Amino acid sequence: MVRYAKEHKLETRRRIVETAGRRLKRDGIDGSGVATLMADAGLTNGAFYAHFGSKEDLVATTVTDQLSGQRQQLAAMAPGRAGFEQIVRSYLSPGHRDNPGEGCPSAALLDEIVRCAESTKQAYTEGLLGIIDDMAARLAPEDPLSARTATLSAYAMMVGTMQLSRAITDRRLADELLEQGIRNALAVFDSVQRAD
Amino acid sequence: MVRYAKEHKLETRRRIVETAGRRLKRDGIDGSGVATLMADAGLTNGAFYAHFGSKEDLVATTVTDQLSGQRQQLAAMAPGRAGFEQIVRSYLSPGHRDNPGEGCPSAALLDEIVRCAESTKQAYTEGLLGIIDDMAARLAPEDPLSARTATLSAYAMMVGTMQLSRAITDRRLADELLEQGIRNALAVFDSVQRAD
DNA sequence: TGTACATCAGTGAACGCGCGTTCACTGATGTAC
DNA sequence: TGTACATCAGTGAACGCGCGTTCACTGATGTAC
Repeated sequence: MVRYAKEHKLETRRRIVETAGRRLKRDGIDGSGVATLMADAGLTNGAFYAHFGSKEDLVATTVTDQLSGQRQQLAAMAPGRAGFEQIVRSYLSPGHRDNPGEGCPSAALLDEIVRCAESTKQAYTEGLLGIIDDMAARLAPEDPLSARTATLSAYAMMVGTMQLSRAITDRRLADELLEQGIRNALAVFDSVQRAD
Repeated sequence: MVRYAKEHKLETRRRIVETAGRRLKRDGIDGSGVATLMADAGLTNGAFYAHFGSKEDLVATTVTDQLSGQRQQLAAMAPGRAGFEQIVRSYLSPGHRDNPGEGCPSAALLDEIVRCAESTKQAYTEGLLGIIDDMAARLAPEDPLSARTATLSAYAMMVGTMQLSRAITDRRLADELLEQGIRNALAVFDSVQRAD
């Protein structure tokens, strides 16, 4: 005797994870309490544990979900240098800087993730490598493995640039930093292409 | 009628800030409670407010202190490419990665600082620019202003690389990322020198 | 078509705990005489 | 040299609060007959 369509609970879970994505990236992990987070999702605190074993469990799930979202977003890029440049410009944009809640999970959460449980770091690593391998395959289709480290390094550079640009109170300097970051990222692309 | 030497209280304050530096970098801002932090410094919680107006006040003070420490450390570098390479290799080393408490405050705290009060971000910005201007003056003595953005960008890259290297559970990949980061940083140095 | 019922997603009060902060106090200090 | 004293750095209990988590419950659901 099934009471609800089986999709019902999954849909609620999906809504919690989506809401958590925004909240965690905006307010941080420690800054996002279970009760207010559930309220954001239109539920009460008690329902949380019908969906997740613990807050840490939600964090790991959300990290995975966010990185998979970022992966899909990057997968939509056009091939070649033009596509890469488009991604870089969109990533290192003032719009991204000013809206962490809608942006890159790495830029928003990386050093909080470092302090999380091993399982969460594992989830992060797997999600990250999904993105990196995807991009490496697009940047150097004939030898993605050798492009992997270069791609990872470019990702690290973009993440650090975004974080620093968010921390700096001097708006003009923050803008300049983003522009310099774009130039550096394109230089990395060219060096990867040259290495082929 | 002076009860204690005037240095006494300042010395205690200095000890708190030094202890806080290690604690904040290791456990994060939200992960470092006032009571345990004071216990680390050999004091009880109540004494805290004889030295600081609030936890936020301590955080801003500690951030400033940490960045000034990093600045002094970098100021000790030998001139030229060799000195720069030494700094980069020391920064992007497994030792630094595995000991956040003794390392770079930016790598450990950057995205928590982004969510702090404006005054803390201001303290961070000022401390950071002290470092950047110092380094830019050493990298391009005849035109430090034009090297400023490039230096800031290189710093961002190193910070992002360190964070990512700490988050990745695959040790081998984390090591490779550090090495790639060293190569990229040296490439930035060479491009700054070429631009002179 | 109407009613009794089993299911189970979600409710909301309560738990112990550690947080940042306050405050009445203690007791070691160096001075005054 | 010895004693009374003012200072004030530091103590430690207490505050209200929000945290993550638990649990007895409610009530909408679709089914069975």
